[in-house]
Amino acid sequence: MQTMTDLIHAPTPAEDPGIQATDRLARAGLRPTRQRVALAKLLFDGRDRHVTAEQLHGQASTADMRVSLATVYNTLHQFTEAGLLREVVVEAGRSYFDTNVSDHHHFFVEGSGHLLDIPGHALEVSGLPEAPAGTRVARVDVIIRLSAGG
Amino acid sequence: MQTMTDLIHAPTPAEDPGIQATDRLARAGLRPTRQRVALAKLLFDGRDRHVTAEQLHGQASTADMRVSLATVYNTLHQFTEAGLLREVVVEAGRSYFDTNVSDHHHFFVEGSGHLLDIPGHALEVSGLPEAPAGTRVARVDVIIRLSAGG
DNA sequence: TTTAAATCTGGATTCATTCCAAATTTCATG
DNA sequence: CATGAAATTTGGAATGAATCCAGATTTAAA
Repeated sequence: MQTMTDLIHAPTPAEDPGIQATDRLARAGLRPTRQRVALAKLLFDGRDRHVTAEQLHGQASTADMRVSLATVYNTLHQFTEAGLLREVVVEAGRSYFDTNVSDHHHFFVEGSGHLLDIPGHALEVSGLPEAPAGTRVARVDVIIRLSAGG
Repeated sequence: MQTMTDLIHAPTPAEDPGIQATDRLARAGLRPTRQRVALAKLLFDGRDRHVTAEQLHGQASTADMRVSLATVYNTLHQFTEAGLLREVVVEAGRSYFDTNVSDHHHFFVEGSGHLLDIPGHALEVSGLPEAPAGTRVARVDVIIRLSAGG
């Protein structure tokens, strides 16, 4: 149970974003290693993010967090398995990881390679066919491909 | 001009499916080279096919058609640009090419890597959001991801 | 502490795809 | 049917994302 003392002394996210990250890992059953905490802090900053492994590795380097590329890959996959991230495939040869794991779809800007969440729940798919025998629907992805030029 | 003699001697599609293939290439403005005709015959056999470059190259080899892998890649891209094929991306690191270029969507069986056209036009997407400023919708892809197990 | 298990790491490796420059083929023209 | 310029094909090298690996380090339970 949460006590008044907890409320007073518990650092707020603004004071120590590491708390959120560590907590998130704990709930997902992942050991809070230095690398995982660092990457979680970068990823779960409140915004909805869509990153590739290379991009995240670059951001970590810039922020002076020493993490190998192999670990970035491992971590992204572990986070995905734990339900903390969602993998989005829109381009051959490149995987994006989305910090928004709620039910939603995407815009993909061809050329720039930008991926955007489609806001709201207006978009709906109707008339879904039955899954072929021996299979079940794991997920329905809608990708609206955009090209430059109004 | 076509003469009676031509008509008598011209092989029908059943006799020589190369005719269809050559014709298709001509309409797309592509020179009917030996390799392109061979690949077109394999691809446009009446069925809806979903092939990777490696698969098509393998099929060509089996059929004793000598075509390099580089040419298979070139050809698949040229056919796609010409509107004869449609590229479908569902897995990072692998591109499928679909001989069905009409407006339709896909089932993707994770694990087996099988891609299936969704039959009919029952499936519809409603509530499409506006394209962000400076962009236009190039295509809307719906992918129903399936996993084994009813 | 101690220690087994989990994790991290650099570097090698894999795999799909693209690039390249030389060789071949196509096809319009003579 | 010859000729030549342009298009195409090709094997092999190069690229780039992602994975694998075995040794070094870190974690956390006892």
